[in-house]
Amino acid sequence: MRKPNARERILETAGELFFQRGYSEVGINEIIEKAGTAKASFYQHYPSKESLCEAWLKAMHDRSETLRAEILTSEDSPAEKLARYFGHLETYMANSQFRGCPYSNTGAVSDEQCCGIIEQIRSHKESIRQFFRTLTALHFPNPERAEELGDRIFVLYSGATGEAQNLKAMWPVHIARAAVLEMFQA
Amino acid sequence: MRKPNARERILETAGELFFQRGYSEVGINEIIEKAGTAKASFYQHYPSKESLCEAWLKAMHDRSETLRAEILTSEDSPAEKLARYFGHLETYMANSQFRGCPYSNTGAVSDEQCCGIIEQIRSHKESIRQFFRTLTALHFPNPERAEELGDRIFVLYSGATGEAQNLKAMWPVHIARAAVLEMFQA
Amino acid sequence: MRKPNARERILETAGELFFQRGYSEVGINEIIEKAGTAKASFYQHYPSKESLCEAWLKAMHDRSETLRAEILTSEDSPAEKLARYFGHLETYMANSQFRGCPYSNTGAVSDEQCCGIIEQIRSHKESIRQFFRTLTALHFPNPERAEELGDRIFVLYSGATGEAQNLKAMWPVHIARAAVLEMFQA
Amino acid sequence: MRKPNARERILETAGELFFQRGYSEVGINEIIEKAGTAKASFYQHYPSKESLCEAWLKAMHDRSETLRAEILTSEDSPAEKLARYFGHLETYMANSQFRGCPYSNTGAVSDEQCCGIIEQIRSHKESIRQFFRTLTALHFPNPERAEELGDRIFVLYSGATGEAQNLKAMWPVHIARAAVLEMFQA
DNA sequence: CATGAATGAGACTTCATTCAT
DNA sequence: AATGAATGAAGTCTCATTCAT
Repeated sequence: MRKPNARERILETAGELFFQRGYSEVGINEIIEKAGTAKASFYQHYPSKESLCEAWLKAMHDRSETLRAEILTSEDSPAEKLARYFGHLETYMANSQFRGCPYSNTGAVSDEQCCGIIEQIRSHKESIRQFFRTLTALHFPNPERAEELGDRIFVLYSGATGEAQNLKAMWPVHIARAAVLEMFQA
Repeated sequence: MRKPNARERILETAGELFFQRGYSEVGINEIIEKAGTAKASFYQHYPSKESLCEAWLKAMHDRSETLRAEILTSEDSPAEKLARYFGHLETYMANSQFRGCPYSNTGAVSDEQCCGIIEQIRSHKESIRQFFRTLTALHFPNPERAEELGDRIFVLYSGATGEAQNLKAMWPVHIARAAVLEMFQA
Repeated sequence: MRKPNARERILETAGELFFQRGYSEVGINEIIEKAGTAKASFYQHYPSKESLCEAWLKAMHDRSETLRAEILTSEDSPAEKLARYFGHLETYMANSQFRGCPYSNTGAVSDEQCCGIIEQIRSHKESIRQFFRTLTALHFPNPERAEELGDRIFVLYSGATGEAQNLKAMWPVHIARAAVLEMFQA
Repeated sequence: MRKPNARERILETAGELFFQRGYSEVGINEIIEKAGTAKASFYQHYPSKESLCEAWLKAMHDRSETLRAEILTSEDSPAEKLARYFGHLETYMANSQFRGCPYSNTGAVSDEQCCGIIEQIRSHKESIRQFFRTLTALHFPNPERAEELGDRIFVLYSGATGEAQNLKAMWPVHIARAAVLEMFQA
C-alpha cells in the first residue's frame, strides 16, 4: 500500500494531538500510529520530536498570519478590525474547548535548550504584538502612545486567552475586548 | 540510613523542580533523589505524583494569599496597593528568570482528568480575581464598573505574567502596570 | 480508640482476601488497611506474610475438620455421608463463585522454600484422603480395595473442585458425585 | 549490541519461568534479563505481560493438541490410548518435578479481568474433555453413558494432576489410571 | 524512500519488611 | 502491645531514538 505524503500526514496528525493534549503529553508512537507511518519514516522527515514541534508551530503561525493580513487589508476601521480579531478568539476558544494558546502552552514545558521552539514562540508573539501596534498606529496620532496601547492590547489579548483556558470561561475574552474597544472611544 | 521528615523534604524539593521545569518534565526519580528519600517513602506520604502536585499548588497558594492579605490590610491607597502587587510580580519574574505563573504552566499540561489540580488552579485564579475586585471596589463608586475593572486588571496581570515568560522580557509587566495605574488617574 | 483482637481481625480480613483473590494477589497493605491495624502491629503478631498464610490455612483446616467429624459421627450410611460431602462442595462452589480449593490455589504459587505452607497443604490433603478412606473402609470388606477406592474418591473430589473452578461450571462436581455413588451401588 | 529474534527468545524464556514458578511469581525484568533483551523490545512484541501469558498458553496448547492427535490416529484401542495418555502424564510429572497443570496453576492467580487468559484455560480444558469423550464414544455404545464416562476421566485426570502436584507424589496418577482402565474392563 | 525490530533510560507505582518511639 | 514513618528492591510499562534491510 503506497502511502504518499507521509510528511504531511505526520504533521497534520501531530498538530491535532499536540494541540489537544499538549506537546509533552503526546508521544511519537501515538503520532505515527494515527498517521499510519512507520517509526523510521518519521525520523526520515523529522530528525526529532522537537523539530516536528517546530514545524507544527511554524505551520500554525503561517495560517494565523494569513488571518491577520486579511484583517489588515480590509476596509474596516481599526476598532472594527480589533473587534473582529477578538471575535475570532471567542470562536476559537469555543471550538477548541478552551485549549488556549498553543505557543504559550508549548513554552510552558520547553526548557531553554529547545532553542528552535523558543524562537518560534517568540517570533509568533512578536508578530501578534506588531499587528496590534499597526492597528493602534492607524488611530492614535502620538506614535509612542500608539505603541504603548498596541502592547497593552497584546497583553490583554494574551491574558484573555490564558485565563479563558484556565477557567474554562469566556468572560476574560469579553473583558479584554471591552477594554480594547474603550480605548478607541475616548 | 534513616532520615526523618521525608514528607517536607519531598514537598520542598518537588516544589523547586516543578516550578523551574514544569510538572510534566520532572519525574519522581529525580524528586526523591534530590530529596534524599526512598521511593516508597514518597508514596507513603503522597498517593500519587498528582497529589504531590496538588499539595505543591496548595502550599504556594497559601503563601500568596498571605501576601495579598498583607497588602489589603496596609494603609496604602488602592492604586498604591496595586503598584506594590505589580512590583512583586516584577521582582518575582526577575528572580525566577521569567518562569511565569506555576498554575497556568501546570494547567497547560494537565488533562481534564486531573480534577484536583484543575480545581486548585481555578480557585487560585479566582482568588486573585477577587483580590483585584476588592481593590477596585474601594475606588470606583459604581459597583458594576468596579467589577469590570477588577476583572480587567486580572486579565492584564495574567497577560503580563504569561508574555513576560514567553518573551523573557519585563516590558509586559510594565505595560500592564501602567494600564492599571491609568485607570486610577482618570 | 482501642482496637483489641488485632490478631484475629488480621486473620479474618486476610482470610477473606486470600480466599477471594489468591495469596499472591493480596498485599500486606491492603490487609492491614481493611483490618484497621498498623503495619507494625501486623508484624508483631505474624513474623511474615507467609506465616499469616499458614495461620489462615490452619484455621480453615480446623473448620473443615469439624465438618468431616460431624459427618463421620452421623447415623448416615457411608454413601449418604459422601453424598452429603459432595453436597457441601456444591454449595461451597456456588457460594464462592467457583473459587476452588484454597490449598491448591495457594500451592500453585508457593515455591518449595515456603515449607510451612507446603506442609499445611499436604497435611490438609492427607486429612481429606483419610476421610474418604475411612468411609470406604466401612463399606468395602477388602481393605486394599477400600483404600484404593478411598483414594479414587479423593482424586475425583479434587478434580471436581479444580475443574469446576477452571470452567466456572458445576458439572464436574456432579460427574464426580455420580462416579462415587456408583461405586456403592455395584 | 543488537540481537534478533527477541520475540522467540522471550516466549521461550517466559515459558520456562512461568511454568516452573507460576505466572504471578515471574516478573518482566527477570524474563528480559534471562532472554537477553531490552525491556522495550519485550513490549514491541507483547503489549502486556498478560498477552505474553496468553501466547505461552496458546503455544503449549498447540503442542498438547499434537500429542492428542497422534494418540487418536494410532492403531491402539481406546483403553490403550488412555493408558498411553496417562503414561505421558506420569512422565511429565516426573520430569517437571510435579509442577502440575500450567493452565490450572495460571487460573488460580488470574482474576476475572484477564479474559484472554481465562478463555485460553477454558478452551484448553474443553479440548481435553473432548478428547476423552471421543475415546469413550469409541468403546461405549450408549452415547450418554460414553459422555458421562468421558467427563469422569477428565475429572480423574485433572484430580490426578493437581494432587500429584500438591503431594509431590505419583500415586494420584496411578489411582486415576487404574480407575480409567477399570471402566474398560467391566 | 520506506520499514519492522531492537534499544537504554526512565516513567509511575507497589512489594514485604523494619526502625524508632 | 501498638504505632507512623522509612526503606531497598522489584513491579509493569513508555519514552524518543537508531539499526539493518
